Amino acid sequence: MARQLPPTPAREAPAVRMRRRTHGGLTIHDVAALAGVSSITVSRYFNAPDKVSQALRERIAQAVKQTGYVPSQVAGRLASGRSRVVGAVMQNFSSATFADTVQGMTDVLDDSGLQLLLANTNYVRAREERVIRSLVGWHPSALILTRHDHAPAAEALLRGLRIPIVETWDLGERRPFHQVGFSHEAVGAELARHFIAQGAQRIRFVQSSLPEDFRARQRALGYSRLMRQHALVPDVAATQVREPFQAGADTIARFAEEPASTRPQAIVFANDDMAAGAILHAPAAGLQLPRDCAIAGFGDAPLAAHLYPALTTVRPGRYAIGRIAAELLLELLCAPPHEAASVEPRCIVVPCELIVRDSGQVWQGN
Amino acid sequence: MARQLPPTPAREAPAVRMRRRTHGGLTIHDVAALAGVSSITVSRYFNAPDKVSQALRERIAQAVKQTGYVPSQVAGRLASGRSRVVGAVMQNFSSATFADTVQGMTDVLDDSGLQLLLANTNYVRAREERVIRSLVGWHPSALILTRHDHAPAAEALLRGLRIPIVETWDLGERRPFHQVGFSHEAVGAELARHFIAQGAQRIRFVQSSLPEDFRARQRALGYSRLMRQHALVPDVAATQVREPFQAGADTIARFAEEPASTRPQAIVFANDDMAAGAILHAPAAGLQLPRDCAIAGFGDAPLAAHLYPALTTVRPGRYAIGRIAAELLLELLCAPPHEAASVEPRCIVVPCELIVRDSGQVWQGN
DNA sequence: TTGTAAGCGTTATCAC
DNA sequence: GTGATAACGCTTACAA
Repeated sequence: MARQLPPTPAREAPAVRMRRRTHGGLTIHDVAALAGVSSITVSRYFNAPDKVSQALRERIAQAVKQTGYVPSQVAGRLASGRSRVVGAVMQNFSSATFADTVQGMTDVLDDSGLQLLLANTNYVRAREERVIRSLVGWHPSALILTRHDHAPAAEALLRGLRIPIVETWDLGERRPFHQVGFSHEAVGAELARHFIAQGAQRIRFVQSSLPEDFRARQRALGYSRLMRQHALVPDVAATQVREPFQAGADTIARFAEEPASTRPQAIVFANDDMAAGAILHAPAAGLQLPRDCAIAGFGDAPLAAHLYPALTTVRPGRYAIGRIAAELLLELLCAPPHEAASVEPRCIVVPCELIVRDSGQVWQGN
Repeated sequence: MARQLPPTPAREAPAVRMRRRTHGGLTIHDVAALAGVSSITVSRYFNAPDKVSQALRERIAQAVKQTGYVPSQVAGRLASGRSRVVGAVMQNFSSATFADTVQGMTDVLDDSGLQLLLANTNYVRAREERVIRSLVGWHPSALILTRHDHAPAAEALLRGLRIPIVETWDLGERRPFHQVGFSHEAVGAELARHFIAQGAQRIRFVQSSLPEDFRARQRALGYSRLMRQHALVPDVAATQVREPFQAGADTIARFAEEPASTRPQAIVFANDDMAAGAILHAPAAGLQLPRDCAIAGFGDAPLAAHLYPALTTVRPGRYAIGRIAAELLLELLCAPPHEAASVEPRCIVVPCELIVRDSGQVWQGN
């Protein structure tokens, strides 16, 4: 083999390194060259236009339009350190509930030039950890979470971050992060109270069959607490059916077979879909609601008001939770760093509203 | 003033520039130092572990665990040029339709280490343009869109991108991008055919009041075409009510006041929620369905099967559309660049299924 | 298998 | 108000 080459002194032609293939796009330098200014001026044109003279602004605008240049978020974020990204970890995309919350967040964040990076865990805690880790790699300016019982490693990772973090939908106790939501336990209690106040004594809570529905379990606990406070016996029933409408239908069909003298006077369902299944199927089961049984749900689905009888339910601030969480973050991000860091975790209660409709009427006749 | 300092030659202390405040996090170098390797080895540990010896892998793993280091996506993406980000522009976050499609996309992309960047336009075309522009700044590896009638500037921007782009839900003709979806016009025709085949002659299409529901308008067109093909008179009615359940309820109430001899024998609603509103309200309007009027919807909402009568509808592949779009992109991203660039726009039809249930039965008595 | 050096495209810092 | 320069934290190209 020849091997004749490098006797050349280090300074000479360092072996023509291949230029890295760029992503093919235009850079700020191209625009700057075209406009006849330096690249930093173009940067200012985008980030602080008022620091650029009218004349240059126009020339740059022209060059941008002509080239179709779009600034690289990636490079900008790396250089500036501040990411302008807010990560949100949702438990489930396939539900209107979370969709509304996301809408609330984007409505606020979009107007502030913040990118929302969404991740989904499908209620799997182990996945939550992975997802948080991956979001953290984006150097988010803040994080929004939708539960507070994280895996230990995730919890440790979160506590180590020096960014604002909000946990939503639930209210955790003594959490080191901000909280925006409401007490599901209290909602369960309120629903029980609604029926107890009407004199009902046999009230059942029908649990969702989805093991991941940890918040419905909180509501069941609240229901049970209130029952016991009133010297009544909690009656939490489970269903085996996963599809909520079907679960409600099955529940009411089985209810119809119980002796009228001992069966519940009212049923609180874990959610509106189950309650709707019950109401829709009641006639076929030979029942007339609410005469034969009062019904309540949770969620205030659009359907709830259109059932016969219309469904008594609880309306959570789906949209408000997202919006308020985002606004809180925005406020914290605008605060001077030392203030933001030292701020006490806040707890913002987004109230639920009990929506009383016909289905919630306990039968008073005999 | 003293001003005694710089007689030192250029090499000395170049005016102590303040070190840029980092985002406070650890870098790959910290980990490398701790593990006693070079930073590139740590980089390989994350990106191509099999190129690192077992021994070093363990030392690095140790250092990573000890420090809690998380690689910076931002820096990595900038350096590598390939972003591993897929942008998706949705028209609407607050709907189950959106959620299922996104679920389909994430199920595929997550497994491939691709980040899905979601953006929402709320059906506003001008917003779509802004949103696309902002996504493009992330150098996405690919884009998923949910309409194909973009603003001219957005269209131009998209055509200039050298990345795979998929338009979903609709099938556009002669589009320069890939298509994954189905023909809404054909669905409208199929629903009309379903009733015509049963001998119905007076069939009405009740349009959504939402001006943004451009796909429902496509279905109405298909319905009208088929009506005319069968020498029947298209009857497309509009409703003023925005809330879909209420719109359906109003529609059926008004229908009840029309003379039985001339009113429609069947109604095709723009969506399932409207159809459900009609079915739920029918008894109150003194109607018995489907005897007095057959009903069909679109969407196959979970509720549809649980109505009395159960709703005849069309089931779009909500989840499948997201999944298939993502799989197509993945395939294109894996293909060698020259192939990917030259590939013809593909058109993948995700079939809809007509779900025949009781509500769709045209009354044959007299 | 491991390491060195040179960027990736932008912005912070300092100088004029 | 504008510009030169050096990072930002990582990965590519190339060498050993």
